[in-house]
Amino acid sequence: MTNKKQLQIGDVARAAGVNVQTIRYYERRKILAPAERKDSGYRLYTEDAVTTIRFVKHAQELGFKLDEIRDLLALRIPSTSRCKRVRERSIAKLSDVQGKIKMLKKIERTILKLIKDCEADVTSKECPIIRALE
Amino acid sequence: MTNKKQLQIGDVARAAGVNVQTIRYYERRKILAPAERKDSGYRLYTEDAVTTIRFVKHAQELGFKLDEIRDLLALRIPSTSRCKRVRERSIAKLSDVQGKIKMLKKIERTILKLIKDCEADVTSKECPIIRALE
DNA sequence: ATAAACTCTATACCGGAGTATAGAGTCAAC
DNA sequence: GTTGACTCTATACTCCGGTATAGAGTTTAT
Repeated sequence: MTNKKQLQIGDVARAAGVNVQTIRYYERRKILAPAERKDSGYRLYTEDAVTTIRFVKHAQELGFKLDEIRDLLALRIPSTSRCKRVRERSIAKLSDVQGKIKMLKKIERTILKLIKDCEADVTSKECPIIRALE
Repeated sequence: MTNKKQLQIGDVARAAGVNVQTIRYYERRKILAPAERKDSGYRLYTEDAVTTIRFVKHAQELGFKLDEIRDLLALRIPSTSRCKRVRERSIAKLSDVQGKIKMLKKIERTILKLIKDCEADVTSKECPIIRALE
């Protein structure tokens, strides 16, 4: 029972911090479902669109590309396919995500160590930041 | 006291799983320092180059772009600038990294919940995967 | 001493993810 | 009833991160 207020494309763009062409582009790329239209042909959205776009933007910062994000978003809808399928897809995506977390934590630990070493004023010849990831 | 074996660009490319043009491109983008050359002009590398390139590739999967990766790599070298500078830069990068971890964990939790709900055979109308990130 | 496999620079091209522009229609407000 | 801010489609352009190609030189193996 969320907001049913109708937004036009410009409102959505402003709220989500992207521009209108991007929203139309996302529609072409199947990131956003084709919007309702009024008689004039103007697209009509709800707040959900804003939420989705924000999600997309965050996911991109984490290195997901649009097609992967489409897959992530598809997890929302149990749709025609039954729970089993959703579960399978979810588990696949989950291990992507967990892999990324693992790599970021390695980087995090390395940077932390770097900072600590620096504090200890150890003039380490070999700062190990790279060795962190292979 | 790592390996001092000299590698040519093709060896590095093969070992790191990229192609040679990419390596030259990274040199232009200041990701890799200009390599030693033999008299012929052929570039000569050590294993370090392979390690660096692998790091770059992993960092890209995590959504860092080349210029950010250049910054991350720069943390290796206390260089001319003294520890204080390194420390500052490290701390800035650290919070980037921690922010990314936080977002990925939200996604992780959401997917986990999704899977659990699915197991419980709850025909939830509103799968909450998007709400996870704004 | 020649072929095969490598390297060099320079330049052009590609796919992903937008961003900008043109030309036309719509809507609200005066 | 016209002005200004919006929207529409279609098409072209941009930036990033490579990839491919051309034309020339080098190295190794026979």
